[in-house]
Amino acid sequence: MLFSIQANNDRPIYLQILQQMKFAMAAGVLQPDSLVPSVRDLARQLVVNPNTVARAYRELQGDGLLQTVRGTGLQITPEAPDRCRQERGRIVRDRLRAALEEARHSGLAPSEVEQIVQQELQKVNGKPARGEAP
Amino acid sequence: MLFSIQANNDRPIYLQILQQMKFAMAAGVLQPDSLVPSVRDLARQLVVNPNTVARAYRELQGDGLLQTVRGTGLQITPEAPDRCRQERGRIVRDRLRAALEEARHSGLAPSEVEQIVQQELQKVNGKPARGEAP
Amino acid sequence: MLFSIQANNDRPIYLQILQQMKFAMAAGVLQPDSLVPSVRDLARQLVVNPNTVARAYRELQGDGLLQTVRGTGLQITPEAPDRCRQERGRIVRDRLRAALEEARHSGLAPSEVEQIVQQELQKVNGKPARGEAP
Amino acid sequence: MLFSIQANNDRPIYLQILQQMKFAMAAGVLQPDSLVPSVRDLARQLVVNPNTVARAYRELQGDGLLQTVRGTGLQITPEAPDRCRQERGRIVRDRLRAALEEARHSGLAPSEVEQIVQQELQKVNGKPARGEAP
DNA sequence: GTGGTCTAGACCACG
DNA sequence: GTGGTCTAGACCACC
Repeated sequence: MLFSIQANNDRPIYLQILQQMKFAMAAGVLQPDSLVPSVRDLARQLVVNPNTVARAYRELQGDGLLQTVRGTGLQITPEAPDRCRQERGRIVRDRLRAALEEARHSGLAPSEVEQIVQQELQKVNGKPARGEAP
Repeated sequence: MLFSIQANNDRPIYLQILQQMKFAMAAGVLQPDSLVPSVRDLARQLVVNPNTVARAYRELQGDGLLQTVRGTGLQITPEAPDRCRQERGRIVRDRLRAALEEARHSGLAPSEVEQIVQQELQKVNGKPARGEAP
Repeated sequence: MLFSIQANNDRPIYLQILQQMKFAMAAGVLQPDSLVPSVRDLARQLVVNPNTVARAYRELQGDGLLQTVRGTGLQITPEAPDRCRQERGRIVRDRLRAALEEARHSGLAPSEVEQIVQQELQKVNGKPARGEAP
Repeated sequence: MLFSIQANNDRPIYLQILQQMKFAMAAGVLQPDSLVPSVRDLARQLVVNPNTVARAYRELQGDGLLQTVRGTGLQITPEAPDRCRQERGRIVRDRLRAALEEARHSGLAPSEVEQIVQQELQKVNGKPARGEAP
C-alpha cells in the first residue's frame, strides 16, 4: 500500500496524504503522466472519507502537481517530480531547523543539544523500516 | 520583556507563552517564590488577548508550576525549576526526534539527512557556514 | 480534419465537437444529405473516447440536425444549415453578452471595458495592434 | 449586502463568491487588515452552506489574499488590493478574448461580429445598476 | 465567538 | 467508472 495514515496524529489527515504523495513523487514511486489512485479507492484503502482524499488531491492540483483528465482520473504532471524533489529537501530542512532553533532557545548548552541530536539520529537510522537488517 | 510571540506561527500563542515560561524557569530567569506578571500586564506587553495569557497561566497552575497567592498574584512554585529542567530536555528531544523521523521517511538518504542536520546545527549555533566570519 | 479539440479547456469535449459541427454546418462546410464521419473514425482522429463523439452526435440528432440512415451512418438534415446559421448568431451573441456583463460588474469603468474590447477585437481580427505590420 | 449568488448559474457558488470578493478587494470595498464577514455570517446572508463559503475563503487564503487571525477571523492581506486589481483586468480580458475568438471561428464575418459587440456593449452600459439615471 | 477538520451522503457532468 | 459540487452536521482548537 502507498501510504499510512495516523488518525491520532496532530497533523490533519489530508496533509499527511498530501505530503506522502509529494514524497512518493520525489522518490519516483509515482511517475509523471500516470494516474494516482482514484479518490474512492484511496479513501477505501486508508479508511477515510473520500472528501478527505479529494481535498488532498485538490491541493495538489493547486500546486500544479496533479491535473484532471476528465472522466478518467487525476494525472501526475510532468513538473511534479522536480518540484517535489526540491520541496522535499525544503520541508525536511525547515522542520529540522525549527526544532534546532527551539532547542537553541531552550537554555540548553549547544553541546547538550548536539548530544541529543546525535543520539536521536542514531536511533532513527538504526530503526530499520519494514524488517531490514539492523 | 521576557518573551517573543509570533502570531503567524503555526503554534498556538498560549503554548508559545507556556513553553517560554517553562524555559525561563528552567534557566533560572524566573525564580521560585517570585511573582509572574499579571495577566493584563503580560497581555499588553505581548499584544495578545488576556484570555490567551490566562490560559497559559491556568495550564501552568495545573502543572504545579504556578500557584495563586490570594490578592497578590501568581507565584512560581519551589518545584518549578527542577520540573522545568527535566521537561525542557524531554521537549527538545521529542521535537528533534519527530523532525528526524519525518526526514527519515522522506525518501532522502540517511547521509543526506545527516548533512542537512549538520548544516542547520552550525547555523543555529552561530558557527560560520562556508567560511563566513563569525 | 474538421475540428480541433482542446482537452485541457474548461469546456466539455463533447460540446466542443457539437459546436464546431454546428458552425461547420452554418458555414456550409458540411452539406445537407452528406454523411458525417463515423463515431469511431472521428474519435480516432480527435484522439478522444468514442463515447464522447457518440454523445455529441446524439445531441445533434436530438436537435434534428443529424438523422440516421439505416446501415449507412448519420446524415446531415436539410434543415441543418438554416437552423445552424440562426443558432450561430445566438451562441455568439450570448457568450459575448455574458462576458460583457461580467466586465460591467467587475468595477472597471465602462471606458476601460470598452478599451479592452477594442484591443481584443483587433487582436482577434488579426489587425495589427500598436502599429505592428499586419 | 456584499454579494449576489445565482444558484442556477453554471459557475460553482464558491467561485462566484471568490470572484466577487476579488472584485470587491480590487474596488477597495474591502480594505487591507479588515476582517471579511465570518464564514457563518456570510453563509447565512447568501443562504448557502457554510462549507461553501469556507471553501471560497480557503482558496483566497491559498492565493495570499486572506490570512487567518486565530480565534478572530479572516483578514485581508496588504497585498490583496494590488493583486486583485491586476487579476481583475486579466480575468475580464481573458473572458472577453475567449468570447471574441469563439465568435471569430464561428464563420461569421468580422463586420458581423463587430456589430454584435457594439450592440451588446450598448445594452450592457445602458443598463444602469441600482437605479442610476440611464 | 472564530476558523479548521472530518464524516456522510446526495447529485451532476464527463468519458 | 471518474472527479466536482453542495449540503448537513459533528467536533476541535483557539481567542
